[in-house]
This record gives sequence, structure tokens and C-alpha cells, in this order.
Amino acid sequence: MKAKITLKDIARELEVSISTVSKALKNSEEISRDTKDKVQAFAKLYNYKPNNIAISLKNKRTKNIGVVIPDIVHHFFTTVIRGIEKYANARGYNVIVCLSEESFDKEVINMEMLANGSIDGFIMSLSSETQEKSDYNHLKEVTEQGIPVVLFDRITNEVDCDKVIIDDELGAYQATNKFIDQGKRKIALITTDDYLSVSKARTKGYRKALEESNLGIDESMILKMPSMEMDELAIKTFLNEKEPDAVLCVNEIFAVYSMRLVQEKGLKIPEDIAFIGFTDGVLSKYANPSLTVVAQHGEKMGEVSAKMLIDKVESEAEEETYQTKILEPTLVIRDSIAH
Amino acid sequence: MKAKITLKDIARELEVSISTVSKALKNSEEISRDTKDKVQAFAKLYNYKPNNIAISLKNKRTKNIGVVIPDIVHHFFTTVIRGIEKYANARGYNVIVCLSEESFDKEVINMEMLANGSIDGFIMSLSSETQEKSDYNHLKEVTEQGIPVVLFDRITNEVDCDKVIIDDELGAYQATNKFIDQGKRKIALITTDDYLSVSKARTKGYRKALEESNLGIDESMILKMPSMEMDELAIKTFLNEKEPDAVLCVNEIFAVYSMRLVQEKGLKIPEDIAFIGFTDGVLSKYANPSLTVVAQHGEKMGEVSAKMLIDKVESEAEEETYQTKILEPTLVIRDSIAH
DNA sequence: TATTAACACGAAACCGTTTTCGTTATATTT
DNA sequence: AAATATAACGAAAACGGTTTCGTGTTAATA
Repeated sequence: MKAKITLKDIARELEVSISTVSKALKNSEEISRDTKDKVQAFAKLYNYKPNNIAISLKNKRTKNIGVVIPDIVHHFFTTVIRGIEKYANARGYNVIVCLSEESFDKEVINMEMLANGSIDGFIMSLSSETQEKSDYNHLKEVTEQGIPVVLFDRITNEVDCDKVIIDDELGAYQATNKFIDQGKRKIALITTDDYLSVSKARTKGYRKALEESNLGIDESMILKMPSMEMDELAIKTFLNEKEPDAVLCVNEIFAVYSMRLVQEKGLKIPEDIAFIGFTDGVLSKYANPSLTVVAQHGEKMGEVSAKMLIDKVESEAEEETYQTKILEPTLVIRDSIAH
Repeated sequence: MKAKITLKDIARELEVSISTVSKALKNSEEISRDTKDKVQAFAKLYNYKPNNIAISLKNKRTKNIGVVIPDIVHHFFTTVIRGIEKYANARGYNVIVCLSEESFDKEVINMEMLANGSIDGFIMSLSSETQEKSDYNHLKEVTEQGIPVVLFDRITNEVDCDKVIIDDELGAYQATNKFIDQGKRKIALITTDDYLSVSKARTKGYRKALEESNLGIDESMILKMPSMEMDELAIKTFLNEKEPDAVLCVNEIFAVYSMRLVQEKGLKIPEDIAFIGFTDGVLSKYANPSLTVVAQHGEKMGEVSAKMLIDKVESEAEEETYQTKILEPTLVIRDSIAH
């Protein structure tokens, strides 16, 4: 086992000072060609690599970014991470992932852990519990310490920081209009409680489209689930009672499960009943029939978030200006609607 | 913006030395009750938290573990990460995730970046390119430096380190036997090239079951895809030509896609043709019909890997003994086979 | 020849902790 | 009263780098 070599080791071996070694390795003008050659050759031979921790301590920059998300076993978040990771890596940053598991306490603990020097900034999406409680003190504390934060997807207006979202309202609006254009009359919405910022926006878009049409809104055609968890019975009862001819779902699981239910009843998709979901994951692509979805472009979102964060981290200026980037959703047409 | 407070700040304010502050905060016996109270109160008031980086430098322990995996937009890896994250977090560790994207070079670069002090150990699953090249020098270098490594799922025997796998051979063997017991005669296998350790093991289990039966092996019933990527045409041609009455697939996407193909041809699942896949993801659960799979227990795998790694990191002893944990797969019975 | 500039390098501070090893009072023992 | 023990604290080294500011030597200039 050969341990890592340090500047001190090189200095001792070559009988020069540590500062000389450091400068020589940085090709400083101060050091003679001879000495530089000697030091660099030695360093290469013994595969010297500076210790990241020591550099972090000195520079007060870790080149790490903290990502705090509710869940990782979820296609959307997973694509966002990929986007963050790719972009961050290209700029020399590493990504520390922490899961809040939809818990407020875990979110707080994770942030506190990372905020003590481990990272240069946060990229996060709020846990449902946090959105439910509307308690954002942990975020405020962090920003007050001067640590940049970028919020994505599940955001709040109560914290001053950069934000990245997709236009969920527009996505739902377009999807609903698609149904209307295709002559659907009984358009249902399966969503979750409004405290989730995304569900709220999507419901708004759905309402807007219906209001603008001559159909109007039938409140009973909206099923609000208490959480993101599947409640199979609730969906079954709802579909049986309401008999919609089109269903917009705020995620793909609700949609795919619903599709199976109506197929078992002998209904034809999309003739008798059409479906559109949110999140363009594997499920939508390989469902039978394949599911039309409002794509959220998670990877793009991750990239944009990472860029915003790193730009802020590396900008010397202490601007107090924050921006909110709104990405356009796109409708990915598949076999669950007519086309 | 109130910046973080340091020991030095407290010392200056209270007119004591830094050492006294440090000891007081650790409730050292050396320090008088009075001083301790004063220091602790002050620290609490200003919300003092020690700087992780400084502690890491001092202790030569970062409390970070590096996870290097080929892909994150993949249900199995995602569950493994969750398992790692949960366990590691409970023991006070953070998880740095790096994606190799199946590329040898990225795997090497990521490891080198992290190996310079950023992490206490690695948990990783090899990229397909690495397994194809059989070049493990980057792993050997890291272990030689005394950094513990745990390999999971996609492993190699050429590196001395701890390993965690599921018994892929057994899983495939049991699945194939299930088909045989149910009277299936033309049992196909859709897999990938053998350089992927898992595919190799699964193929072995499939062969073993067939050899032990009176069916024997028909090499033409094995479709080897060059990579994990879907080749829709290859699968279509294969199924049309071979007309199997049972298909074992090394992942769920191959299986779900195949199911759709045969359904379009009017075949009944599972009566005419039955399917079993690997990886118990959302796709399997919500497919129509739902897919019977060999569950890989990714989360458990993550937990076990994290435990092995952290135990090694925290053990003072420099044992050179490595173990390989083999987890049992389980067959999750769903509607794609008779039951 | 005295002065100055350029060169090549080292000492030391610093980042924020921890920890060992003094050191100074005061209290206790003989 | 002298010796010793104890309590309470501080100085300084260490972790592994970077960087500022000397400093000594030689070469160029006046």
C-alpha cells in the first residue's frame, strides 16, 4: 500500500522548501527552469495529486454541490440529477445527493449537514411535507449565510433565490385543449392535493382550458388524492362513477393504472376514453397503449439549474438579483389519444 | 448576510484561547464549569457549527462516500442508491454520486477526482466499457492507496475488494425452471453480450435449467443483443422466427416490449406465451399484463454495500480479507405467467 | 567601486480544527 | 515552609495546501 504523496514529501526528497515545490508545480516564473523540471518530473513519477480537502480549506470552495430531493426512485428526479451531474462534472464539480424522502425533518438535517462547509451551493426540490407546512426557515438561513440556492420544480415564492420550473399550467392547459379539440366532453383530472406546487399549477391550467371552452368546470370531475401514493380504490371508484371520456393525470402512474382499469371494463383507448399524463418516463413509453404525456424535460432542468448555481457560486459580485427560469413543456403524442 | 462563525471568532469575543473554546465545546474536563457555560452559551447564540472541511483535513476522514455507477436513469441503480443513501446517512455519511455513463474514461476520471481526498471509500458498479476492456488498473490503484472499495452487481474477480451481488445464475435458473414446470417447451432467452457479468451469469442459469431438464439447449433460442440498448427490430424478427412459448429477458424493457409485440400478433399471455424479466421496477408492476420478474432487491444491495464499506472505513485494522456477499433473488409472480 | 535590479528561493501566515504539552496559579500534603 | 498535586488554561504543532513577503546571491548599472 503506497500512500498518497504530499508537497512536504517532495520537498524533503528534493531538499527544497514546500513553497518552492508548490510554485514549481504551478509553473511559477519565480522558479528556475532546472528546479521546475526536477520537481515536475518527481511529482509525475510519484503521481502527485494535490489534496482536495486542503485546497477546499484554503480556497473556501469545495467544488461540490448539494442536491436535496424528495425521492430518487422517480423518473423525473432521476433525469434532473443526470442533467445536474453532467453539467456540473463538465465544470469540475461533484454532486452530493441527499434524499429528504418527502420529510421536512430530513430535509432540514441534510441541509444543515451540508451547509457547514461541505458544499458551495444547493440545488433542491421541496419535500411535500415542507410544502404542506410552508416552513422555509432552513432555506432562509442558508441563503442568509451567503450560500446560493437554486430551487427547481417544487418551489416556493417565500424564499429569495434562483428558480427553475416548467410551465406546468401551460402543459395542463395544452393537454386539456387537446382533449377539447378532439371532441371530448367529459374531461376528468386526477391530481394530488394543492399544497404541491406542481399539482396546483396543473389544476389551474386544466381549469383555464375548460373555462375558456364552452364546457365549463364540473368540480366532481376532479379527483384529488391526498398524496403522490397510489390509491387504487379511489381511482377505480372515481372512474366507474364519473365515466369520463378523457382523463388528465398529474403523473404517469395514475394514468397507466387508470388505463388498465378501463381496459378491463372493455373500453377502447383512445376511442372511448383518452389519456394524457405528466412525466415522460419509461412507463409512458412502454405502456400499452403508449401514453401521451406532457414532457417535463428533467435533464434540461437539471442542466439549467446547475448552470445557474455554478454561475452564481463563481461570480464574485454579491448581486442580490434572482431569476426564475420557466421551461416550456412539450406534448409527446402517443397512442393513448387519437392522432 | 451573516457569515459562519469560527472558533477564532468565539475566542476573540470571549477573550480566551482557541484551544479553550474547542475544549469547552467538547465539554472537556480541563475547562472550568464557568468557562464552559460561557462558551457554550455564546456558541449556541451564534449558532456555531464546526467546519466540516477543517475537520476532514485534521481527521483525514471526510465522511463522504463516492458512488460510481453507469447510469442513474435506471430503476435498479436508483434503488441501490436509495439503499446506500439511507444507510450511509444514518451513520453520518454523505453520498457523492458520479455517473460513468457506461464509459471507461469517465469512470477513470471520476474515480481520480474523488480519490484525492474527497471520499473515504468507493461503492461502484462497473461500466460496460470497463467490463468489455477488462481494464481495472484504476480500481487497483485506488485499493493500493488504501481506499476501500465495494463492487456491486457488475463486478470483476480481478480486483481484490469486497463485493455484493445477487445470485443471478440462481434467479435465471429458477425462472427457467418455472417455465419448464408449467409445461413450456420452447423457452427463449433475450440477453446482452457476455462481457456484462450479470448477463453472463443469467445465461448460465438459463442453460443449467435446460440442461437438467429433458429439453436441452437450442442455441438459436438465445438472442444476444450487443448492448443494453433496445433493438426493436432484432427482437421482432427473433420472436417471429422462433415462436417461443416462454421468454426470459435480462431486463424489464426487453420483456415489456416483447409482450406488446406478441399481443399485437394476437397471442395470449400467458397461455400462448409467458414472460419473465429481471429487475422489479415500475414497468413490471404497471405493464399489461403485469410482468413476473426476478427481483434484484437493489435497496438491500445498497444497504449491504454501504455497511460493508463503512465498516471497513471505520475499522482501524488493516485486514486484507475481502468478502463477497451473495444476495438471494426472489421471483415476483405476476400475470405474465400462469399461476 | 558602490548601487541597484533581477533572480531564485525560503519563512511564515493562513484556512479552521484538534490535541499534546507546557505553564501558571492555587490548594494540599508533609 | 518547602514540596507536590491539581485545576484551568494557552502555545504551538499538525492536517496539506497557497501566497505574500522577505532575503541572499549574482549580474547589470552608474
